[in-house]
Amino acid sequence: MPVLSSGDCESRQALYCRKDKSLGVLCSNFLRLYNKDDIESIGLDDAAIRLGVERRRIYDVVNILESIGVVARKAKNQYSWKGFAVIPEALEALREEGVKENFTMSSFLSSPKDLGGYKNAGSSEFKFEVQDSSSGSSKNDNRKEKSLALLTQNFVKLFLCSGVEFITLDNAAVALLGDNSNSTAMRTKIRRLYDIANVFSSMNMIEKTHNPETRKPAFRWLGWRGVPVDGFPCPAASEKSESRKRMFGTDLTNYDSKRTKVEPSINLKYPLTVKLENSENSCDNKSEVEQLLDHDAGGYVFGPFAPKAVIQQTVSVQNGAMQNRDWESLASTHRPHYHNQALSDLFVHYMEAWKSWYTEVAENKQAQEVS
DNA sequence: CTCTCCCGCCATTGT
DNA sequence: ACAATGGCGGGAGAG
Repeated sequence: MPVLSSGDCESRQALYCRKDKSLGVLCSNFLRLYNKDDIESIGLDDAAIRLGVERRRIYDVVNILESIGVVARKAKNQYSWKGFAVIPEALEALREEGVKENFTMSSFLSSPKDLGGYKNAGSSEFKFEVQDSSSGSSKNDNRKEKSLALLTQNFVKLFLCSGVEFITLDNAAVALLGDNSNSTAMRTKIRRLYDIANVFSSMNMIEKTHNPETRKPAFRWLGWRGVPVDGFPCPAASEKSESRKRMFGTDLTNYDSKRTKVEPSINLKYPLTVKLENSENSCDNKSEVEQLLDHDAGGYVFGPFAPKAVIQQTVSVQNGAMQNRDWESLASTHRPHYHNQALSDLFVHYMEAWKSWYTEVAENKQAQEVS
């Protein structure tokens, strides 16, 4: 009886690795699984099973993706795949909305150093209630206001509407949460922002860096620049490099093996996870993504804080020379979306930064190959 | 130690 | 009442 004895096929993988279970990795796998032309609808249970995670996690990913328009709720348990193509418009809509709501915060940074050239406009506080007077249902919208989806949208508005280049999560929390918040609420909000940052990072829409000035870790907006076409330098593909460094994506998103818990006797817990999947299929109890990853290592499953090298297009990093025209065309492709000067400038700035680090990555790659 | 942020309890909301 | 959603924050893994 194929009851998934703790780690049969891959007994060597008995270690719990937190990274493998991150929302970012889950998001990547989710995207990889559903980014197909013939995906009519996405069933939550189906997704949970195929990705080997608990249903709860699917809600997280789906809610965030829905905020960007990639998926849309169709009915109970059902979402429809909209695709990446809608991202640009979704972002534009958010930007406009943000501008309208005066999302240009100012009470946002703790020190004027936190931003790159931002003209302080007095001490006007930053508060936006998004008070939509449309519906008369003013009852407990409290829940909705706290939703991950709304937080996600506000987070991107922050990037799109403020002229700030780097945003630290606590700054974001302060800005999005009204000013004077108790530390508990703050902490929770930051936890959520980390969640969001992880999925955005996995999609390469933001990048984790450090604010040049302050040493603080911060995020930089990259925006959507298209689905990475394969040719993706999946770290696991080319070399054996067993370096357990920033590996991402290459692992499936979990399956049992709780973190530290070692249920003394039996573990009747986890009713819905594990089990099925290995009905008659020889012996694997691998989740679908894992199987996918076994071969076909060229996909674009990138996890959180992925190898920023992930970018699309053939990118022949071979001789370290990145053709500028690629960036130029990219720039021209995207520029139209930005109406205001500040954003345009920012964009140019990004391109610069991107180029420089790309060169860096290329060099590392070379050095590594010489090994 | 601080920074991250997974996990899953359980309150809400939907059927 | 039961099922689907999804806040929330404890506390463990990373660095």
